[in-house]
Amino acid sequence: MNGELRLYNTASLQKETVGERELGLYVCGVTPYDTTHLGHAFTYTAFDVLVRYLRFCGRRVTYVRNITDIDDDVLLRAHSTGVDWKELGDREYAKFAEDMRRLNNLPPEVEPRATGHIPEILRITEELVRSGLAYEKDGCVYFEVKKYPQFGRLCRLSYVAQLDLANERGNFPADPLKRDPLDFVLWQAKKDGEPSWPSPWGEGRPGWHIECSAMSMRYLGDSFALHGGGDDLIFPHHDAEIAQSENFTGKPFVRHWAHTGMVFCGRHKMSKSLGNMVFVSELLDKIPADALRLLLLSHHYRSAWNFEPRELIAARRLTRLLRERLADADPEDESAIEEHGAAFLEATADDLDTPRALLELREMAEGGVAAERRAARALAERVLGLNFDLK
RNA sequence: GGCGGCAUAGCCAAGUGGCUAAGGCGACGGUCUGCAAAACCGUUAUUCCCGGGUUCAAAUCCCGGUGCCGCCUCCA
Repeated sequence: MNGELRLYNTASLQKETVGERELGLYVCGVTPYDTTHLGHAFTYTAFDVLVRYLRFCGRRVTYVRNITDIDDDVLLRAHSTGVDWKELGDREYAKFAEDMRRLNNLPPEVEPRATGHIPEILRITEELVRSGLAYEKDGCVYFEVKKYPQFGRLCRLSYVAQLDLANERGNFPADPLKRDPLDFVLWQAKKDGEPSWPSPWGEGRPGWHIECSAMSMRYLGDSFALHGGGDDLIFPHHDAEIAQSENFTGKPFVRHWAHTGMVFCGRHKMSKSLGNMVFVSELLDKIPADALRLLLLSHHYRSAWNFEPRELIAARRLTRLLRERLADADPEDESAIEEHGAAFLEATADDLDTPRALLELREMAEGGVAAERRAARALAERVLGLNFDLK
């Protein structure tokens, strides 16, 4: 299999060929303090298909997806519910992992936790302080945005625009320790009751962004091919990662950025604060995992979409159709794929166009030729991750 | 204000210069059934937000306009 893949790159706003035979993929994972909703499932299923497709094409992919297990959200939730933060994180992560397993998403090679990489985090922070890009104040360390003119190049927001905006909205930082409202924290001093680790600046804990720089470079090297996540992470998270990493190594951090669109419910972005979430575990109790995957994959990974309950009906029907038509088709027939899989694979190779691929799949399944159905079965299992055996 | 995206039937949506504008949901008609549901068959856009332009030919390309949406230190 040739394995051409043209993937949209947020850094260039264009589809670009991903050509590496061996590559690293880092996807920003969850902060484990609440239940997995459909938006998480959409993002991680998209990257799951990306990984499956690349491997199907004979590429070697090292897939890393982190767990940000120390963070304001976790501590806040732990405090308000009276649960130990570590226990909360473990429990919520276990639920997330179970949802992913039921969805038939492959586990990443590495699922690093922020708390397991404090030495790496400190090393980067120290180096940034040493090189003058970060400064310490009262036990906190900040990245100084002004010292890095390229800051914000992924989101294409100019420094001035960001600053104007911040001032306009009276959104100036509550943090008097910052030299600039846009500076972001690398290390924060311990507050009462919070977990902490020793550092050159005293007891404290990592800031938000830094853990992803530390973990991605630890497992994939200073420069790697692909970095992904939801498009709500472009700014500030991914821009901050670039700033930290490139100033630490002096090398380009990531070649290709891939971002998934947001899932809405009732015309609003699905979010914890609005309470309009559709939970993966609840959906999986109602419909087969294959149906939920088909529902998710019927939307292109980059476009935002609104969840409509009636989509469940269509997804279930397609699932039934595929199962009936492909029940006894041999999924290991390579020649059938060669002969009949071209249109499907072409759609997948074109910026992971799963809606189009699904159309091709349906056509193959409905076709009268047995080899076509074998190709459909093989591609559905191996590229789309459908599991015809699950209930 | 900056950046990005989208406008195609009741709804979701494919389409990236040329056969009769995919498909799905819904609706309606039919077959089946004691009735209903399910399943299956059929019908459902002379037209692609508006105005210009390019072309033998545009939903598709160009210019202008209008409308909607997302992000902008909680966020997949």
